[in-house]
Amino acid sequence: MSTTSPPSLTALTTYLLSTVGKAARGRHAAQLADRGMRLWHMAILAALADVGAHAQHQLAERLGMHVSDTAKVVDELERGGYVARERNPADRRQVLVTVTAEGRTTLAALTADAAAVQEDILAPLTARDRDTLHRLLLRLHTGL
Amino acid sequence: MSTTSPPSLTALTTYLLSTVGKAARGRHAAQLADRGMRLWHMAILAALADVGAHAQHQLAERLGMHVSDTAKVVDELERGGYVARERNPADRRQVLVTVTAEGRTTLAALTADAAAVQEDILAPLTARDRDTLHRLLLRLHTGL
DNA sequence: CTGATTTCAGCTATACTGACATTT
DNA sequence: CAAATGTCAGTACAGCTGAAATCA
Repeated sequence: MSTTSPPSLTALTTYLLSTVGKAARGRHAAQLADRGMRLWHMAILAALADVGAHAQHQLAERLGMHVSDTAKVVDELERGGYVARERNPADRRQVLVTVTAEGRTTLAALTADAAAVQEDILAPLTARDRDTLHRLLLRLHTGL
Repeated sequence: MSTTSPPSLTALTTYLLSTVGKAARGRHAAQLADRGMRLWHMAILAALADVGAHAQHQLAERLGMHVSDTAKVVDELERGGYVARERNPADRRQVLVTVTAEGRTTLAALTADAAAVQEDILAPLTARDRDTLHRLLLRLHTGL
């Protein structure tokens, strides 16, 4: 059975990026779904844990998502007790979002899950190869 | 303005794969939309040009798409004159799809467009880096 | 008043599921 | 009859758009 991808597509690096990236995305999403979460939930928790309190439009800008979606996802995170909302006293238009203690412990678990998924996807590569790949991708990422 | 991605996410290679891949996918899709096409149209044309006639379920399997979607996309390609359908005389359940001359010339144009998008995305990398990246991704791709 | 921020309601495209007809 | 193939209708969800409400 010949089920290989078309050579003229696999010759395109961006095609490989697209398909491998889609697979990674899908497996992470499946993993998160087991805990009733989606990719944006983890991304927002990570941003809050890394950088501290954000207004919602800052979260949207940092993560490349739409502010309308940010509102929904933060809403769900708040309902689960993972984040807290408070009006910014200095500018009452803004809603400051902070991560709770429960949010941090949950994020740690999600990160461990993500590492497992990554281990699965990067399995064909040696440690040195993985390091090389990561640095190349990082340069592309910052170049976006 | 601090609009950088969260470090704990960019530390994940699969996160970088996901976001860079999504960007690549989006730019290719935008490019194809200018010609009234989508990613699946090009993928199917490429598969037909590379390997020859396919039954629709073979196309679906090779490209990782659903047979029901294959039917729709092939329908659109046939309406545009890019592919031709014929019943397989040896097994009249199957519909053999072949690429037409117009399909081949169109595919050549799409491939040129794709090369331009790739050049844009891989801009931060040297030729040697691109080669390294491509081989690493190819190993991940075949490992999926 | 203009602009920034948040929220809500809805639209669209894609991925997917299930039912059905045809043929082996 | 059971399995394979293709077609069609419809569902679910992510991504996106637009408008209203609040506040600087």
